[in-house]
Amino acid sequence: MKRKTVEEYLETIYVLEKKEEMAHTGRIASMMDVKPPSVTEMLQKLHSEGYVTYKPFVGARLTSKGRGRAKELMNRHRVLADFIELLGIGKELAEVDACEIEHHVSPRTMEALEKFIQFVQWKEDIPCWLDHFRYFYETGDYVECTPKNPESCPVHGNETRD
Amino acid sequence: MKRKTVEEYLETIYVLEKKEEMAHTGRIASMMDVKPPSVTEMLQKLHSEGYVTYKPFVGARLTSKGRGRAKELMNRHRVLADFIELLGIGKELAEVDACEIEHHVSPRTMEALEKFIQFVQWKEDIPCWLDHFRYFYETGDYVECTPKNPESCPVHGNETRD
DNA sequence: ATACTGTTTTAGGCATACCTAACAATTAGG
DNA sequence: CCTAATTGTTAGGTATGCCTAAAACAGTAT
Repeated sequence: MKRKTVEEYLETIYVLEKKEEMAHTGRIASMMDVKPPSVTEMLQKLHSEGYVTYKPFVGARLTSKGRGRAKELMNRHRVLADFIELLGIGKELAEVDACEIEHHVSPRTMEALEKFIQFVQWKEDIPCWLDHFRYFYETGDYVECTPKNPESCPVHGNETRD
Repeated sequence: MKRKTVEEYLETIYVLEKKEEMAHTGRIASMMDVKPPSVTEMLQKLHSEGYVTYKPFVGARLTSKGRGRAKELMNRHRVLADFIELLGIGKELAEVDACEIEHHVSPRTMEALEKFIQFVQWKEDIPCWLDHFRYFYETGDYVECTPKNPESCPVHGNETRD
């Protein structure tokens, strides 16, 4: 398996804390597919850095500093996963992929991505061109759907959308 | 600074080899902003794994295996950097960002991204909606540019494009 | 040929995240 | 209350990539 970062631990703790009041070593370990000793070690580290309060044999909770950081990270994750889904990738893989890259994308690019998603979702329905992209992705065919021939568009047919 | 991966070394060697016939320790080190001993160590590793031929005090060259891998990686890099630029991020940051994430994106997502770029570049000119996205990115305003009111579009004005 | 200069490698260490095995605390049953 | 099962922690070790300082080599100049 792959190496986890401090950030991924924070996110996991965040999620767990919501469901179960406190994040326990074993739960973190199984969620992250890591052995308990690794978790203990990380918890000690996060504690010493002020991200969580940690009581041995009891569990950990995020401090406000830790919670803030975790929320930031969750947001990045959301934006990336949504974007990847938009490209036509299934939810599962989109989530995994978001996880892999979320800690590496620069803030400026994240911003642009977020705006892009907002832009795509501007119209209540999915924009015409995104349908065309998906059609292209599936079939490999570029098709026109301009003002001149809206009804002959193989993607949109007679819907006369847009 | 940040930790480099085996892959980044391969890419650097690939680039260097094109320009200078052979990749020398010092050149790799300065390009990657790493000290020479780290390079020597990595070169030994890459050699033992069959990615490069390495002669101490002389330099390294990619084997065909190494070259293949490097090309794959360069392609990923290209796709990602192009896409990020498409979002309106400057070339420099786009390159850096691509570098950071290229080793973490799944093949399926890479594929989708590649298709997306092809799709965007389908029309000789940048598509209308991408202009609209950039306008939105800059100003925060969503504007319509439908068949009904093409000439009143603040983005495209009277160009009557698309 | 020899000593000087610059590059490269070796030696010895650090940081980070991970693991297994052995030990300690907690909780649940009897 | 006290053992037994469960859960968690410590100890000791691995794998990667990075560094500094010191030794080894290659090329050049006298």
